[in-house]
Formats: sequence, structure tokens, C-alpha cells
Amino acid sequence: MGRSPCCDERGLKKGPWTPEEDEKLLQYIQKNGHGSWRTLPRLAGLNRCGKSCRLRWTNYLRPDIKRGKFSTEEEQTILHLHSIIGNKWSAIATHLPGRTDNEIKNFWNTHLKKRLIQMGYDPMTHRPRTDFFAALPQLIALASLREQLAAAAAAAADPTAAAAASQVLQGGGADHVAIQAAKLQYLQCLLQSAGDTIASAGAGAIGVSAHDADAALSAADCSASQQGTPSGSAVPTPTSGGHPSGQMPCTFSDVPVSSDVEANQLGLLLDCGAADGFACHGNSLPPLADLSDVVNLVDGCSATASSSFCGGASSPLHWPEFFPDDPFITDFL
DNA sequence: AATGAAGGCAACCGCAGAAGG
DNA sequence: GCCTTCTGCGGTTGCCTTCAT
Repeated sequence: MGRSPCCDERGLKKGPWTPEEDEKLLQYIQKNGHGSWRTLPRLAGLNRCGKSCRLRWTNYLRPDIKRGKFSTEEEQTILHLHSIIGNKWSAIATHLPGRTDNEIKNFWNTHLKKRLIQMGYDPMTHRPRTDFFAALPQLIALASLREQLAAAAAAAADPTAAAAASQVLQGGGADHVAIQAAKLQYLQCLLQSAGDTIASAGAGAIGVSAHDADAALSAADCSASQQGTPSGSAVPTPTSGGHPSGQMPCTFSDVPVSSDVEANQLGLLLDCGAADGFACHGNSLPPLADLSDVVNLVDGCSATASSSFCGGASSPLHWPEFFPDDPFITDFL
């Protein structure tokens, strides 16, 4: 054990590789194979450490490297595998021919991770974030809605302001008001839940517990029944910081909501009890950003109906069922 | 057109495990 | 069993490019 001393040697070049260095390395390996990486630089006439040569070869010069953007299928594979094994980039790379662990890692950090965060998902656990700050943008938007509703209520009390109120509601009729009222009720529940959590969290902890979320859900009179993984059918989450294999029901407050949620979307949300948490996302979430790709992913997930990304612990299906015979999977389960 | 910010990616660093003496 | 060397991996950094102002 112990750290390799090769990079401690002085006088070795670092930084970007020149085309000449690439050519030397390429020709040497094609002729002799890489053999010992430690001795390779000297034999190949390179003023680099073996590590640097190995990295350059595996990440760039290798002939089977695939270039270009990741396909939707590759994205799905990464998401699926990451939801199971976490940041095991080299393991994930073995299932993506032509892709290097470094490339996958970069792609994850620059694209997929951000996208999950935008959707309100914890990129490590692939489950909805339930902490207050994750929901803050939605809460702010809904608070704005509340102001609008207050204005509408004032207008109703004052007939002379009715016209102005109708403008506020932008042509909405009684149904629209009812919908807005339902949204407001939900907002109040969320705010109550968040407030309770902050009050009870004490120093450090800001997470809204599933209990709080459920409380908000029931307070909002959501008809959704609590969906959970049947006992004993835990979803494996060996990622660092991952949840234990417990259950996380599809709760209303798990789902990001923005102020422009349409009436039918709200209805879907309220009726989402029969579906798992991610189905709620896929069917009714307004885009928080460019989520078109994610929707594709969701659709793909729905087709396979087995990713914890799709259903979290709520999903009745599990990874072992998805790749039942894959030794790669069973190694990690 | 100039400049700063953000994004993307290649490469480095350091740790840990495997292998061999 | 211990030590040394080598390799592989994951996290992080820094540079370059693109975008926004």
C-alpha cells in the first residue's frame, strides 16, 4: 500500500499534452503495449510520469473511445446505475462502451446532477428533496399567488373592485377561484409544515421529515393514500449519504410546484395517490428549467418502471428485477 | 467590442487496494 | 505477516470556451 512516488519526481512535465507527446505515447503503446506504466514514459521518450501517461491513454488516446454527446439511452443508464451504486464511475463506465469513467463523471457533475437538483431531487439519493430550502422557490411563487387571492377576496367584498379582481385572476371564473383556493390551501399547509420543521429542527437539521410532509398532505385534504414499498422490499441505496432502505411515500410536498400550475395539473397532483412519486413529476410538474430531456427520461423510466429514480422507495419494482441476471448488479446488492 | 461570469472538460492529486518479494 | 511498489479510482482543480451584460 502507499502512494506512488512517481509523480513526486522533479522535472516531469505536467499540464496539457502536446500532439507530439500524444503521438509518442500512441506509437509506443501500439507497438509495445503499455506494460508497466511506471517505466513507460522513459521507454517512450516522454518526460511525464506513468500516471499521467495512463490517464492520457485511458481517457483520450485509447482507440475505442467514443466521442460526442451522450445519448438518451446512455443518460438513462448512468442515472439508473448511479441510483444503485453511487459514484462508482469506473463500474458505470463498464456498462457504457467507449465512455471513460472520467467522461461519465464530468457529464454527471455538469449535467445530470444539476438537472436532478433543478427537479428537486437529491442527486445522491435520487429521491425528492424534502428540505425546506429545496422547496423555497416554489413557496415563494405560491406566496405570490396567495397575495393575488387576497386581492381577489377583497374585490369580492367590494363590488366596485370586482373588475380589477377579475383582471388579477386573468379571466378566471368561479372554477378558477376554487382552484386557486385549493392551491392556497396547499401553500398554507406547506408553510405550516416548513415552519414546524424549522422550529423543531434545532441546530443543524433543516430537513422536513416525511412525517411533516405527510401532515401537510393530509392537512391539504389530499385524497392520496400513502404509497410505500411493501415491507421487506427495500430499494438498495449504497451511495454515500444515501437513505437507508426505508420508505418514502409519494407525498404532495415532495413535488415541486410553481405558481403557474394549471388547473388540471393541480388535479393530477391531488389525485396522484395512485401513482408513485415520480409519476407525479412526470405527469404534472411544470418545468423549472429545461426539463425536456428529463421528461424523456421519465417516460423511459415509466416504460421500464423500475428505477428508484423513477419511483424512489415508492416504486413497487426494484433493481434486481430490472437486471436480474446481471452479475454486475448482484455484486452490489 | 470589451469584460466578467458560467459552463465544460482535461488533467492532477492523493488515497486505497492488489500484487509481489 | 509485513513492507514496498504499482495500479486504479474518485474528488478536485484550473484552464479554455461560450455566453451574457
